[in-house]
Amino acid sequence: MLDIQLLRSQPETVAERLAARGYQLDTDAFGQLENERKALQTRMQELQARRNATSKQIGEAKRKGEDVSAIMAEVATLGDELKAAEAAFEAVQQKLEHWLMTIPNLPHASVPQGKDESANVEVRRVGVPRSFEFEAKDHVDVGSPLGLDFETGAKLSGARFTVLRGEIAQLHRALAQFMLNTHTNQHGYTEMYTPYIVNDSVLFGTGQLPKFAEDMFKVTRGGEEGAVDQYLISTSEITLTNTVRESILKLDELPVKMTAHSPCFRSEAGSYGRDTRGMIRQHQFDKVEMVQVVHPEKSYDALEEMVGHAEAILKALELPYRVITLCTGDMGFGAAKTYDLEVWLPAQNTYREISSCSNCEAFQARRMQARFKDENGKNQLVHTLNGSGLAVGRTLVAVLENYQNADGSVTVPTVLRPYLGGKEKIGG
RNA sequence: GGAGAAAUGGCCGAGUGGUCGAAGGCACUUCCCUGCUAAGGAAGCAUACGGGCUUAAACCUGUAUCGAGGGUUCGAAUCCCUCUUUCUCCGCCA
Repeated sequence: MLDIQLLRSQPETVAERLAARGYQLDTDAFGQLENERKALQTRMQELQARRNATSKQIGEAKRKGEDVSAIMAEVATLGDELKAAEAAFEAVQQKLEHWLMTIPNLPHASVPQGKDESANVEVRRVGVPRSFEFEAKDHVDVGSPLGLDFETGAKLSGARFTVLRGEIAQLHRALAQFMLNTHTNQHGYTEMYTPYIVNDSVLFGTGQLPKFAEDMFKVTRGGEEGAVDQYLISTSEITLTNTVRESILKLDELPVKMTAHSPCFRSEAGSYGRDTRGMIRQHQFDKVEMVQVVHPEKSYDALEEMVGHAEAILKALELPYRVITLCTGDMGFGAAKTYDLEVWLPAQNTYREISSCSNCEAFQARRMQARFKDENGKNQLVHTLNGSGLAVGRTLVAVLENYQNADGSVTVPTVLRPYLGGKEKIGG
């Protein structure tokens, strides 16, 4: 959510910056709504003030034993008037609020301008794609004989669900373990375990709602239709970030650094036909997530640091990758700046997204009312960052493809061997 | 799932219809006094939003907030209803 003060004081500047990301801000509609709000609020508050004053008078008169019927008659109609005024104000306020909730974050000045992914800027490439002395297979062909089972997944749950069996399931688990251990032992994150089902209010906090309900899986309790709306998390960014919602942190509690391994559930509405082969795009996948809650002045340093943390995993796994800065038009709803990490997939002969690290500045904090007491004892909104470190399913894909051997086996990356009882390769 | 109890400011804790944004204590901040491994005194000390003033802040002023939402009333922390959460006991379960 944007700062409404900023919107009020410089609507044109805000509109310009939003235009850079392809969002058209209707400043006229906002101005009109604001005027309406102001008028209604003033009227409501006047009536409230009158009510409070008279009520006080009645109290005093009664205590002195005076007759109050005259004053009572005077305020007889006040109640209805007030109720109407309050309702009118409430309605505008809600309209304003809802509208505000649908506006994306302002891009940071350092973000390249552009309207889609073609304008993203590559920052660096790390590692050299291996040259194969045989024709590289994709992860489906490599993995299927080793226990990557799409048919059973589909039988159980439909398309975009996968069953992992045996060594490949172990490799998948090893990846998650390795990531989690690295972030906790070397990068200073606290390991967390959080709910996979959340109330809709937390989704407003991180920005999935109200705009992106169609990307989520909604759940119902048995026999209990229609109570509170609950959803399966699409990333543990949701739960990790919302741990600080509606709280006022102490200065020395910052930065809060959290990591969690969780499944992520995405309906993938609107991506029919894309990445239908293999486990690149699934309704359910695992991810190790990093979240930082930081002092506003430190958030951009934290973003660079976090990208480094994600890169450390790819480096340790010796997977070639590149880092790109998303342009204004390609960023997610709540992000002010985003770096994507893309891993090399030999069979596709291209780099594919495996991590996304964003600084949301105060956008989520404002929605969540997450604040800290600053140096002067004032409450200030925190900045929040999130990044994948990494998407486990896609990392598995990358390992299968990059580490495949001619005989059909897959070499286990050195750092993962301890997690697999020292095994040097699987299959073959 | 059944029965009962509770939810007040950073913390503890008073407050069952009127002058309560809320006594008192602790913590914290500033000042004063004294001076020694500390004590005493004074004042201040919630958040959000609106309006005024302002470059801005400070400040002034109004409104809302005592778990959440609704209701009764001229007036609700206080009465009524619903919900949430916590605790205790029983049942069930991983």
